[in-house]
Amino acid sequence: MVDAGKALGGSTTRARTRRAILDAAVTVLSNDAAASLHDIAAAAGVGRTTVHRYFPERSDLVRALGHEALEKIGAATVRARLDEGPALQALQRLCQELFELGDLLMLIFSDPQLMTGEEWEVTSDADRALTRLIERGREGGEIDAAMDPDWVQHLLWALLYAAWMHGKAECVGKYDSLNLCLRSLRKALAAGKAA
Amino acid sequence: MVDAGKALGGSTTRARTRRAILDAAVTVLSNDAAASLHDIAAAAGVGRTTVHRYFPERSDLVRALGHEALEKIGAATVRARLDEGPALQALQRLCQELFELGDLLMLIFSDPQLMTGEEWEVTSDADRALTRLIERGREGGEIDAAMDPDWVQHLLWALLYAAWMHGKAECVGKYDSLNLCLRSLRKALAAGKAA
DNA sequence: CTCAAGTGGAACACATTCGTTCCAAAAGCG
DNA sequence: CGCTTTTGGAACGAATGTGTTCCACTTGAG
Repeated sequence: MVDAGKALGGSTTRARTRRAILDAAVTVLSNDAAASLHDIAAAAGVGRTTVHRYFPERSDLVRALGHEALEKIGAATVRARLDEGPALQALQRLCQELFELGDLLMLIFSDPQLMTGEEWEVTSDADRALTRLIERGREGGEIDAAMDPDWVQHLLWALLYAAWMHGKAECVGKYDSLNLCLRSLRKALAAGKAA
Repeated sequence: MVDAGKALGGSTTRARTRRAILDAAVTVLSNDAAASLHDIAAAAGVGRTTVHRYFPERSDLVRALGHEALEKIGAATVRARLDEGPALQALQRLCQELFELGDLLMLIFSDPQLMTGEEWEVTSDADRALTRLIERGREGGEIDAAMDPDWVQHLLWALLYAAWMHGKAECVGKYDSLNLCLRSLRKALAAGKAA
């Protein structure tokens, strides 16, 4: 209580333990969304009691994971600089950044409950930036005007999912998968005279 | 015991109840893969006891669902006549047929356990037909040679997933979604001089 | 070293689901 | 109509996960 600790987080020890639990949770839950807290604690190399100490209820842990996902998506979006350069290239940069989220990406897909919460209801900066980018691409004639903006978003995420699975299942390098993903995205969205 | 019943299935009454349970299971489990048997029974308008009477253990029900999925995918593949006509058009026919699977499609995605079992290990006729089609398209110059056959399959399923979600979430007609899906698939796979 | 902070394990009550059994009521069929 | 099949509900034991408390142990910072 004497010391507020490092930047709102508590002591360095606490921060590290918290991180270990969150990381383990991502890994374990992305493989099995119904995994028990015992499994998560074990994967984190920590006692189940300790998990409860940091996240009183399971829902608290899930909420924290959702928050983290949202934050990382936001950071990735910033890094992708969606307002700069040709729209299709910006979209590919975003794809690359999001691909780096790894297991967290899978978790978002496999556990819809993760995206439950007021945080996910509101339109985030990242959402707005992406929507703006897509509109820009359509108006600039870079992106096929027949592609509904909502569809483009679904498409983007679905391709990321496919790329991650492809890289995991087959004996394919991560970057081969990513390249196929980017190529597919680019071609699907490209404005062209294709019927 | 006197009568073997209608085609291996038992009495018509039993067949209908079994069907109701399976259908309800698809609907409920596609929304929440961890739903309890009570929920499934309720959705089927049936007592929990009855569910156990048809599927002694939960795993039996899951196995039956997996079997059904496999069968329907097989039937859809047959209907798509993959060996006929231009490869890209055949692929689109397959996409349309699979899209009709509806919630069952989502279930396959959300519950990896569904695809656990020896049935899913072996390469089915449908698998072979699809692989053959993709190879045919690549060799015939219809499909982008840079697209790894495995990737094409991942892409196909991912697009189906995206289309179904897009049709469900937004105020978009099912067929608008399907059309966007088909258009994206066609363009992504098309052989072209695109860099 | 010393003390506070942090941890892990055991034990507990509690809730939920599952799988089972039994029986009376309902529904199908001749 | 009667008989058989099928059903739904109640009740039970077992298993699993959860959330809590308590205490001895380790760790790390001063």
